[in-house]
Amino acid sequence: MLATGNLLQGLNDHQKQAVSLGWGPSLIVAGAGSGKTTVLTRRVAYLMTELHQAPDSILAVTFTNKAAEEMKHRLQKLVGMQARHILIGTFHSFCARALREEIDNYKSPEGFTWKNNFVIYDETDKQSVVKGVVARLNLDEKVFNPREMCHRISSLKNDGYMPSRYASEARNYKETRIAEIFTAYQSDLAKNNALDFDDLILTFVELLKQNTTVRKRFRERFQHVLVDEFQDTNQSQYELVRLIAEASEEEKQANPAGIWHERSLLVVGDVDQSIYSWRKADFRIILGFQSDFPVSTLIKLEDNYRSTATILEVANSIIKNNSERIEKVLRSSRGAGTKVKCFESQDEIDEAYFVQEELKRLSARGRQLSNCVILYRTNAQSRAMEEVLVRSHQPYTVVGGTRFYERQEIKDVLGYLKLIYNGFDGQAFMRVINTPRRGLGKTTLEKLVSFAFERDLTLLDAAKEIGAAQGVSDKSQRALSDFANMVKRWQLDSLETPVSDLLSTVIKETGYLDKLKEDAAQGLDELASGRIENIMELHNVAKEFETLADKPDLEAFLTRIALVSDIDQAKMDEDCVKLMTIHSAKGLEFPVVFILGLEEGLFPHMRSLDSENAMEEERRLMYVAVTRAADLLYLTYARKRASFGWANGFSNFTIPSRFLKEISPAHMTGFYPSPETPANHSKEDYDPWDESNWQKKPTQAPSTQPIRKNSVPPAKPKAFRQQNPPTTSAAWIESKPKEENIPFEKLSVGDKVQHAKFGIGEVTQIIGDKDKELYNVDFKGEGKRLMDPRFAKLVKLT
DNA sequence: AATGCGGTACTTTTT
DNA sequence: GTACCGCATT
Repeated sequence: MLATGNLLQGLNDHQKQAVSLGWGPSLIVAGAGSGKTTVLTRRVAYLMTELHQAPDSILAVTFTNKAAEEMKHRLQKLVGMQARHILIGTFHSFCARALREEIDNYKSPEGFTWKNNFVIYDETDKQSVVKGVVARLNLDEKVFNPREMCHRISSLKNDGYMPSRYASEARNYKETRIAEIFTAYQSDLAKNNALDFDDLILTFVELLKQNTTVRKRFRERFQHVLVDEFQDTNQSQYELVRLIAEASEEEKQANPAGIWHERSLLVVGDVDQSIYSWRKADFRIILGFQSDFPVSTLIKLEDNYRSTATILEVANSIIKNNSERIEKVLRSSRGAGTKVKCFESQDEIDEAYFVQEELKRLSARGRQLSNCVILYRTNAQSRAMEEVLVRSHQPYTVVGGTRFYERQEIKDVLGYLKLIYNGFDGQAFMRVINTPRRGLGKTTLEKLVSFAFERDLTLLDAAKEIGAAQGVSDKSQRALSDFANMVKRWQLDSLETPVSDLLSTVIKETGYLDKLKEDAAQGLDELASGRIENIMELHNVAKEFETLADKPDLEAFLTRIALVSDIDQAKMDEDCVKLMTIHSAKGLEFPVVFILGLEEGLFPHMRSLDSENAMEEERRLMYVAVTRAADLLYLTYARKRASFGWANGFSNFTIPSRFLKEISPAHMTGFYPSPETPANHSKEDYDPWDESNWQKKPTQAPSTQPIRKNSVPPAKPKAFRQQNPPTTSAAWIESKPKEENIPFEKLSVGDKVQHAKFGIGEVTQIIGDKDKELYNVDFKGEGKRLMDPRFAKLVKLT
């Protein structure tokens, strides 16, 4: 156990103040890299050692599982084994855990109930339930698009709405129907004994609100609540925090002076890093914290210990373009460091090669590759990068992205496990009932569903009990009852069998594995051997889980898998470069950071182009990305990019991101767009592709080298189109006139245009300058699309 | 009942 | 351009 001196050692005054706070609520405004995690962990240790609080009276909430792991790890170092008793997790994992204990006490205002062996539905399950609901209510899928409805329901839940409340507030036809969908959806979830992500929080909040005994229990247990990344909390999460940390009205009246006695609430956040408003996070919550808690202490951490002064200035120069913010300047405690390197590539493959070459170089100079991260705006961007890394035999880890647990074979196997765990789960039942094939067709299953509905049975029970009277063939009846008996048998097994063994039994007895092996042998499905590997990997995960978890049962396993998206815990330690979206990188830091795809329409993303608020969030995202870097920062963009390929030729050629132009040239090297139109040119004369309009400085090797030439293995030429010139400025100039000479009709905002495929649309926005314009066109019913007039045939209507 | 073809929608970001 | 879904065919 550490002494106080050690807990405060090496901290600045503000940090010390934060760690050694007394009772009551406080707000820490912590800029990027200001030692926030250090403060949080030491604060927890301080609560235990100096304020003599029990570890299990402390609840620390983080925003991602990664952050939670990191915090656990650091606390273990500070307080040793006692750290096990501190509850550290995401809002979702905390609520899931609480609901496993308490959901029997809950009844929703609509009268729905759940049992403690509920399962957690993912996006796919959700959509399929909504789809069923829309069909059942005889509504048009075009008008009530299931995808959209899912989003709508999620939004409502994050704002704290229950179906009944929304129903009472619905004003028009559409809202009334949506309220019906919402209610029916919730009813279906209850029937399946399932909750979605948003329910985990909303349900628990509602439970705390309606049940004072439960609320009291939680308030008594968790006397200290700490919330990280508070700028990203939404209404229902905030409500949860208040229900646990804040005294109830009765308590306030009973003992107004003592409500914070031996209790504390600490929230930490930074408005400039709020990047989850699309998930209904609201940074106004953190801004209003002081008025909600007038007695709270405010501490600001503005000294950055992470990044070089150059990187910080880049970050500051970008974020200052936002209007919705509280003025704050991060002070660097480090030297100027190296200038930010900017690189313009031909395309996304070229971009990836640049990164790969740079990594090689850094590695040769002694940089650990595990200290390098490649960040991008969208998951799809990892593909090109991975392709190149694989070719170069460079090990890497993709964090998040195409998730392991979303693969078909994994979902199938987990479907069995979910059904074993919770026999009510109709989604799981439908997933596995004919996987592998049991000779059951659509009609049989339809009969089964209506039979189950009439008798109010679960699908699993219905499968056992359905008789010949239902017009189901003998063969089908046999298949159904065999299936049901098999699952029932496993349900008994599952009480004592380890998860990994249960998994083995399932894949063996169902013939699932045999079917895959057969496919692999015959080469029918070239993915089959990969699928087998994935299932084995899942088996390994289960094995590992059994050795590590406190309570290694099926329940804990399924909950964990539903809430934790990555499985790369082990891989994280290997010395390899990491790839992730900027969102996943939040809260992390790396000595070397690459940010890819700095192009208008990609970053900032297309969807943010026509809303000022969304644009400011993109800018905050850029700020988060930049401030991840400690020593070296690389910014890259491609002149053309093959994504958006489905729209056949639009935005093949890109425009450099506005964020690049917000950075002072003094901080950059390499090719990069001029921060402003040169004063001696009129706007019409300005050509963003004219080299003389660009700041050019000698770039360090290898960025001006024809890197592709050295790197392309001749074996697989497919992805490297031979006709593509290497990335040199000579080739760059050569190719320029070609694209410029394509004439196109100038349009302005408000113009109506006709497109062969999308029909009539209206120009809502123009991006770029004279010779290089993209139009954001709003097509009726088709939505908005970014179009390059040189490739998309747009006819102006008068 | 299973297979295969053709049409459609799809790409933000995560728990 | 691809992945998925629904439909029609066998």
